[in-house]
Order: sequence, then C-alpha cells, then structure tokens
Amino acid sequence: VPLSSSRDYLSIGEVLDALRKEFDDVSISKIRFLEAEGLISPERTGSGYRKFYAPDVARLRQILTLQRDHFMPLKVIRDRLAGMDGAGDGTLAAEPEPSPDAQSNGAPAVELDRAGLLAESGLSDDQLSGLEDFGLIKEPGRYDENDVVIAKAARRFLDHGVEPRHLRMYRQFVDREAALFEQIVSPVAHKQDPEASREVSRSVKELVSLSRQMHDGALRASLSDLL
Amino acid sequence: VPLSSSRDYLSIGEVLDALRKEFDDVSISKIRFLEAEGLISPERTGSGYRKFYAPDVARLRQILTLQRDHFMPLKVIRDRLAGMDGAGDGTLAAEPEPSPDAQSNGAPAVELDRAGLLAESGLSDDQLSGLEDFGLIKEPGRYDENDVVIAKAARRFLDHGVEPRHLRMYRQFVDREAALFEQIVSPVAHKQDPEASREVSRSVKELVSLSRQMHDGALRASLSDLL
DNA sequence: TTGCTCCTCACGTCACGTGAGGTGGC
DNA sequence: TTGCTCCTCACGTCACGTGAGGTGGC
Repeated sequence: VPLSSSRDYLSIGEVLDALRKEFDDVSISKIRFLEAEGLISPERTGSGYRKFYAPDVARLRQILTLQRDHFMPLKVIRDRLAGMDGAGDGTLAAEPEPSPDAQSNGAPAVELDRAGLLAESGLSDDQLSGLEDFGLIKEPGRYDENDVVIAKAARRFLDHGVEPRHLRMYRQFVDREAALFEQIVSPVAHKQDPEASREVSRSVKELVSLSRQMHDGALRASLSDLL
Repeated sequence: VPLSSSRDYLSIGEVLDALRKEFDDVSISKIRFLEAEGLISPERTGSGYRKFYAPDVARLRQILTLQRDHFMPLKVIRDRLAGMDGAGDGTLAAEPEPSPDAQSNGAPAVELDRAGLLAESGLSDDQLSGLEDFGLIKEPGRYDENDVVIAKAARRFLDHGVEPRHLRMYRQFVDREAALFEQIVSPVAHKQDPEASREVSRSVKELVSLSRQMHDGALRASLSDLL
C-alpha cells in the first residue's frame, strides 16, 4: 500500500482495505471495538480522526492473527501483548536464555506418565505400544498435550476398525510437511537474535493452521459423495 | 449407545454423551438454548425431564451439522427446518428422484465460477491453474465451498513462498486417507436401505474429524521445537 | 437416605453491528 | 459546495454460559 507523500499514516478505512485481503472478518466497527477494549491505541488528528502508523497496523495484524489462527480470546491477547510491551521492545539481548523445554507462551505444559496417558485416552497398554511402534508417539515415558490429542484420536480410530499400522501414514505425511515448513523458515531460523525466533514461531503457527485448512478442504472434497 | 430395555428415549445428558464425539462444541446449555429458540421440541416426562427420541436426536445432529459445516446462523437453520417440516416427514416415496448432485442435507451449495473463485481467494489465474495442475482443485468450471477453503489456504501458503508443486503432497495424502475411510465404511455402504447411507455419512464425518485431530497433534509434536 | 441428574429463571458475557446525529477533508 | 469519510454514544444481537435455588430418580 503506497502511502501518499504527505502522510505517513493510514486512516481507518485505508487500514481496512489493507487488511481485508488477509483477514476476511475485519471491519471498521471491529477496529474501533479493539481500541475501546484497549488492544490498540492509535493517535488522533486534531479533529479526532484515528492515525494508524506502521507499528499500529503491525499490531493489528498480530491481534487478528492470534484470533484467527490460534482461536485466542481478546482478553488473553490483551494480557499477552501487554506482557510483551512491558518486557521490552524486541531489541533486548540481556535476558537469560530460557531453558529449551520451557514454553515461552504460557501453555499449561501437560506432563503425564504412561499410566496417565492410558487413563486419559482409554487405550490399552498394547494399543499404546502399537502407536509407539509406528512412530506416532515417541515413548519417552513422559507425554505431553500433543500425545494426548494423538492418543485420544487413535483410540476412536481403533473403535472404527482402523489398525495402528494404518495410522503410520500420518507419521510419514507429517514428517514431509514438517520438513517443508522447516525449510521455509530456515532463512530466518538461522539468525541469532530473539526477534527472529519469535518470527519463526509465528510463521510456523500460521503454516500449521494453513495445513489444517488445506487438509480439511481437500479431504472433504475427496469424500463429498459419502458426506 | 445401547438403550435400556425400559426406555426408548435419551435424557439430555445421554444425548450430550452421544453427540460430543461428533460435535466438540455441544453442551447441555446449548441444547437447552436450542429448545428455547424453537429449533427442537423434545417431549417431557411427568416431572419435566426432557425426553429425546431418535428423531429428536437426528434433528439435533442436523442442526449442529448445519452450524459447523455450513456456518449457518440459527435463524436460517430454523426457517429451513420449518420449511422441511411442512414438506413432509422423510418417508415420502412419490417425490421426483432428486438429481444426484443435489445435496440431501440442505447445504447452501456454494457455486462459484472461475472469476468468483479468483475474487474470493485472491489467487491469480495462473496460480489457480497451478493448483488445478497438481490436482488440488478439479477444474470443473464450477467451484464449491471446499474449493474456496482450499484456494484461500493455498493463497496464504503462496505468500509464505510455498509453491503449488509442494502442495501436491496434500492431494496424495488425502487420496490415501479417503481410500482408507471408504474401505472402512464399505461394508455398510453396500447396503441399500436409506438408514445405511445416513450411517455411512455419520461415520465418515467422524473419521474426518479424527483425521484432523490426528494430523494436528502429530504435526504440532513434530514442530514443537519451532513453536 | 444419598448423590447425581435434571429443572427454571435471571443475569452475564463475548465480540461485535446498527443507527442516530454530527463534523471534517479533498 | 458537495459528497464521502470519519466521529461518538446508546442500544441491539447472537449464541450461548453461569449460578442460585429447587426437585426427581436409581
């Protein structure tokens, strides 16, 4: 969106035009609502018109992404962005390296042992071993939230007569996807600064969301005569 | 869900249990809300408990499907179901055979031409041709809602530098999945009665939902170090 | 008898949309 | 000057969720 030479900000309507290609649910009233809720704070002209500078638009884009791709409610988005505002502006370098397995995003970090995963999923010991044999669960003795999702889905697949070996294709496919996504973000991932790693995380999250949509759309299309 | 021999209906809690495998956003308060809004009218016991007979559960399932898969607001669903109530109860035989591509479940049946799909997705003509070349969209000149989902996701993938040929793997994988699901339901699918075809549709929908969960869980697990 | 399930009714909430009535900018 | 964009403020709405206070069923 080329800016006119005499202005370095966008009006609310211009912001709408700039964002609606990316976010089909954006609206003027939504942008005003987000300001009323304290999520954005654009400057004003003398006569009260909102002025959106590049960082304002970037922040809006981030909010809309968190809503769309991570189903995050506004209250959570507000808290998280407030936390980032307080912690610095992205140019810090002196923070102690966070431990690799500590989730920076405040995820509940489920940790179950084998018995816990069996109880949670309803799988038998043998069935879980089958999933581990085919690479769907990595058998470290400690299982996280992804393992719970996988185990529960597998359990219900088994009810339909699907066997663990059939599920191997998920492992194979996901490996190919993950390799593609890693390749896509690798130019940024190899940079050292902390802003780069946040950008990688954002990109990967969006790619995961796109993957789900692509997979779902294609699968429904394939099966439309049975649906 | 096996019914006890002395009852031929389900309580609201039993309905919840029966439906939540298929619809993860169903709740007791939601079911009660749907009654308050006039979308369902279960009978009551002498003491006021709701009684859900098979047709009530079927109607609920239909409402939830229209919400989830066709993003239909309740007002529209209500009007549509009211129209169908007036037209007959599903046991008619004198209706002219519906044409094979007419959706039996009242889907809005999005139909776009090529220009419409391009406008809706933001893809260029060449990009859409690329998707068609790699089998993601079947180029009949008429596109449905699945094509819109696919095209929009593809558009955003392209923004990330993914090329149409990379997306071919979705086609390949989905073909394998679809073949597995068809094999699973084939014993029932070969029966002739109409109840069988409804059961096939229900099973396939659940398999699609399980597929999404399995895929999502495995992909997030694979990429956890980048998330 | 004891939980557990279910009931109603009022109110709350989340994320906006609508519309009246008015001012500002190229 | 004339549309067009933008402004506020009050109210509406959609789809539920919550919680109090109470009754029913194995």
